[in-house]
Amino acid sequence: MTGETERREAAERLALTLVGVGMQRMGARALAAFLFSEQETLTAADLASELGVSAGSVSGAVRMVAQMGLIERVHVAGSRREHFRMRDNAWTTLYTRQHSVVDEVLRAVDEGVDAVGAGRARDRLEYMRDFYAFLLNEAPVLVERFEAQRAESQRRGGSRP
Amino acid sequence: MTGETERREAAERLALTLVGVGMQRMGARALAAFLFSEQETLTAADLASELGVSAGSVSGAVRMVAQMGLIERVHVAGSRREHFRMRDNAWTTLYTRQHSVVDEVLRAVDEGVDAVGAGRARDRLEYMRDFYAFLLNEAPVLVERFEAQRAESQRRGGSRP
DNA sequence: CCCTGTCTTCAGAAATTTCTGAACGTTCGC
DNA sequence: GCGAACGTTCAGAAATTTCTGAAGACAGGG
Repeated sequence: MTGETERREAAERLALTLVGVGMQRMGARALAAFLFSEQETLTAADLASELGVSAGSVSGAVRMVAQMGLIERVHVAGSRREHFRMRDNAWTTLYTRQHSVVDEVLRAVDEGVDAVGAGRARDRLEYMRDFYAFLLNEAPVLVERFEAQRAESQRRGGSRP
Repeated sequence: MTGETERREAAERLALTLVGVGMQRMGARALAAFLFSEQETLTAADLASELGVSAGSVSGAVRMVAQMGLIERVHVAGSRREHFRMRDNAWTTLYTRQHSVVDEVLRAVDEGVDAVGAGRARDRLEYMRDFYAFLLNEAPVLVERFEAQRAESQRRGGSRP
């Protein structure tokens, strides 16, 4: 266990890395806040104060991260504020969704294949199509294997209370 | 086989889709130009005229796409211009490299795990770490399987001359 | 050794993205 | 129903990214 400052720095570093990978800045920071929080859920106000940004920014960031399937809204009785929680299967969901953008690319490539006659261009496009189609097929298999593996090691090692 | 206009439109559509997936605009357009060209290689001048942009833009775009491992420089005797060609293993290379940014994320997460004590945050971070480590391991296996499968179907079906 | 054709670099313009703050809905407790 | 507490939206400011055009660098032929 280390200090609060170090925790925040690690969170910001992870957020920065995610930005480097193409994620939007505020969404990445929000996600990191969830990851590094000891709370089960966070409210919009929590996020605003943790990140030092306006309510408007939080609203936008939360919507984006929720749409990615990483967090979900939770209704807590007796609290007027909306709470958010990281979803259990966040990462596998994210991976699967990323592969639905692969599907988008695949469609565009397919149109390309139809638009050219036999020749070099067609060969290249078909190669690209084949690889992306392969990935699209294999992604769910991979996720299943991970989850099976994880369930197994949880059973052996026991989960945290 | 269809018209030149349709070919260009399909190319631009694919480029647009790639931009939507996070690729830079000019890089995506250059890549599409390669994919849809009947030529084996293209020069910077070819790209500039095909895309209708300045030499400076082409220089930047080509550098980026080359750095992604999708195209390579080719020296052609008797031509002063530099030629570029899509690499044969472009897509598998791209996939592999994308997984080296996964490695970057993994490192950042690992730092996070070290920065928090036992508790919810640590559980979340460890889960994330496990999934990304799993992906990093499996990516090369996937690529190998694709290449084996492709080699097999080439052997059976015969490759284009 | 110079000259020409080609590529790269870079400062600034243009376009795009991102964030904010204030106004506007909405919902819940009373 | 009323009022207060929250959340959302949106116009515009700020920051960032992207593109260009011109100037410079480099290589090879003559």
